[in-house]
Amino acid sequence: MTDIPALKLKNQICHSLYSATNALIRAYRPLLDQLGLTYAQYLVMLALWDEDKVIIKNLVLRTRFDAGTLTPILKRLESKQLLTIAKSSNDSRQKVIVLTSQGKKLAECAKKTPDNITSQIAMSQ
Amino acid sequence: MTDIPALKLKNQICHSLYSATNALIRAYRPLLDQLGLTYAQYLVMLALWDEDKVIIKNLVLRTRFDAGTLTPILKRLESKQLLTIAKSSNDSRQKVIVLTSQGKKLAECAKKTPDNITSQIAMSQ
DNA sequence: TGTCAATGTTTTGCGCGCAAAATATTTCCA
DNA sequence: TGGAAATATTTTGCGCGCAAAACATTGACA
Repeated sequence: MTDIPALKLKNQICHSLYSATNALIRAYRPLLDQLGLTYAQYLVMLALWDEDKVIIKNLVLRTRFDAGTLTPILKRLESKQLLTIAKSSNDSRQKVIVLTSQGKKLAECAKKTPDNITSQIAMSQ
Repeated sequence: MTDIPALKLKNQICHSLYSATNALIRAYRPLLDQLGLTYAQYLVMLALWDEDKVIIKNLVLRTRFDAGTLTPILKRLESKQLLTIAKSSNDSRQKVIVLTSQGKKLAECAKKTPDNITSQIAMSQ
């Protein structure tokens, strides 16, 4: 076809990064299914296990998720009883995210997940 | 919060890969807008510029896209007049993807894209 | 004090990403 | 030859990912 080197080699880098990420998410899926979480929800929970009682803006910075993406994710985690979303008393524009006891407890189950992944990846490539 | 090392360090690797990929897609967006393509559509076109007149299964292998993802992407590229989708005469289960002249011509415009990205990335981190 | 800009969050709309089920066609083989 | 298994593609349903617009609340300052 079109033998333009720039359209062949260079872009394999972006393609590789892209498919590696998708492969990683697929590898996590069966393990996260046991926790009842999606990959994105898991990343949010990781951030909250590090530190909760934070406003959404804080999570946007730490997770690098878009605010418009985060809102529905937080709602789903709330409906799973893992956290609560409440207006801040200082500034009612802000909303404070607090883990429930159930949300904290899930960290114990999640503890096993990373190791399982490591061995899976070693196996697949 | 929960001071479980496995839930802190290790997962930063998966988070980093995840956000790096998303950042790359965001970096491509303004350049691909000029071509009228999304990132995924661009990856498919790259594969086709390499070799077209192929069946979808071939594209699934080369792009590593899921077949269920590829079908609607190909339809959108068809509606942009960049390619045609036709039943194979040998085996009518298969569909053959062929670039239109417009689709081939787009490779010339795309030629400039990778270099622009490289300089953008160098700038951002 | 009113009003206008800034800040924090949600909504809308579109395009993936993918598992699972559905559909269509071909192959295999009893 | 008939019919089950295999193969290729599409459909369905749900959850992101993100730009842009909408909304709510606060701060600034004339």
